[in-house]
Amino acid sequence: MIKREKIKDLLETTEFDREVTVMGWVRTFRNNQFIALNDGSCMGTIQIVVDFNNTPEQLLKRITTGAAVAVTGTIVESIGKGQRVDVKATTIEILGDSDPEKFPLQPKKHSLEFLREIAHLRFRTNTFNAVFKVRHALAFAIHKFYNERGFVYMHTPVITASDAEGAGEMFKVTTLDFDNTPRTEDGKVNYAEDFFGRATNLTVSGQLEGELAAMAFGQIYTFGPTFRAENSNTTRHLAEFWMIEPEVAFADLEDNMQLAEDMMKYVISYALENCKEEIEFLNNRLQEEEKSKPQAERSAMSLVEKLNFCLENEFERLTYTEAIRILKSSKPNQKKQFKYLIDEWGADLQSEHERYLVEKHFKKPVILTDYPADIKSFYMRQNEPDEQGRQTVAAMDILFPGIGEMIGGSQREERLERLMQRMEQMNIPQDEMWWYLDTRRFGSAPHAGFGLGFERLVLFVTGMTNIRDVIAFPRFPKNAEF
RNA sequence: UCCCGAAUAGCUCAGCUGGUUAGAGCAUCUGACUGUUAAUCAGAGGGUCGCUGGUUCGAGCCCAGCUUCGGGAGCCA
Repeated sequence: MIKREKIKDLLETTEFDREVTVMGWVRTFRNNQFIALNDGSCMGTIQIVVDFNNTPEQLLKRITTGAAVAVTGTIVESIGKGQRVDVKATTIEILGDSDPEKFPLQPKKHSLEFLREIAHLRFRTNTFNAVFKVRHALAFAIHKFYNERGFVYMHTPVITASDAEGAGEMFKVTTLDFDNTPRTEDGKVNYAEDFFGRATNLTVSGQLEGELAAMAFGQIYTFGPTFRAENSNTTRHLAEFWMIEPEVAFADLEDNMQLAEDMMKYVISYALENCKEEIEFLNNRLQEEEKSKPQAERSAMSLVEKLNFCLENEFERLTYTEAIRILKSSKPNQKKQFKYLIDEWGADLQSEHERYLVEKHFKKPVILTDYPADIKSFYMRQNEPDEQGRQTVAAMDILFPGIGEMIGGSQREERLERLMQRMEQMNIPQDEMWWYLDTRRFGSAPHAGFGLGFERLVLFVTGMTNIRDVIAFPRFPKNAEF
């Protein structure tokens, strides 16, 4: 194939009057004369000027929105107002036609709901070009951050036999024939005949395996797909999502919080520096949207301001117990505006409470720590009971404005006795978890880690509001199209 | 899964108190124009009013169920 030049480079070029070849997809064809061509290298389009008097009618008719074309011509300074450069076409080849009667994208604003239905084509819009460029930058920045700090990237299994992680409903993985399921004598499914010789599921977390690796490499992270079979229908849950889970040996909750905050700031600032154009576009897009909202619902800060604010300020750190005290004496609690009123220590925080703390009280990311043991997972390290004898664990949740829980983590219980006692209380089968418990038997050490929901991070940085718009092909209840 | 709301042309939406042949803008097609910027101007085509049933002389509009979508809640990342 002829070597093509990227539109991104041509838009910045200063070497005019030379022959160039560009290939891309037609966004609009105006006036039988001007093609706005995009090749994905940037959000912008380059203007192709067509000499329609010397171009066959048949060819002109095939230059339609969505068509793939290869254009060879001369790059010149544009004499029009809206752009700096033009390509004066000498030859135009249609690589792939696009029937204008059927191609669903028009050169106009489409609703995100509509674009979700044509997720295979929505990449070809400016918004999704920007979103997925930012997504890429964030993914890259995460690897860069951990690599610079000497972490080892671990690939933990996607298929797992343990269902003891307690992180939610799991998808079953099987090759058994549903119409003719092998049964044991007492009528249960006989998984001994299944592919792995036992029941298996898709992973809900790589944490447990991550801990094993951390107990050798010192610091590791995972970044992979994660599956939850919860019937969640929200703007911040997916059945298939990507999660980053660092795990650090010889670290406590304090170190864990610092790592999380450093990471968040690192990747956000990387995106700001490397996706200037994209974030600027998303910023403006949001501001346009704000204009149609009533004054009261408009946000105080623009996207860029919000991201910078997040970088410039320390995350607020407070314990669950302190949070309860603040919430208890808060206006919405006193005036009984909360749906669930805070009156006792020990209750799990509802999202209205988290939102109050993050969006109203502190107005910045908040790290909540030391939750009651009863509402948290078995592997979290047990704190000494407080002066009132209340049992907490060294957990941390990082809450972000507009998103809620972005990160959930903890220092892990490294003391074998305490861990086993807790597993017993919570009915976690210990025999299946022999390998996990072995880390506490052989050279156990204090360690800590957390899970970051990657799509929630992308949500925050792009300012998008529905998690289904920041992953290419979202998986959620009743939907696995594409 | 629960609560609320929505579903009308390819897209975005209007459609009065239930009343004849369901409208607009954009898109598409035809023609004109040709340095346009979501080009412009003129004209044309385009509808199982989500589905099923009910009420009614008569349903896009009222009622019930279902489906899908959106927002909120729960589960969490």
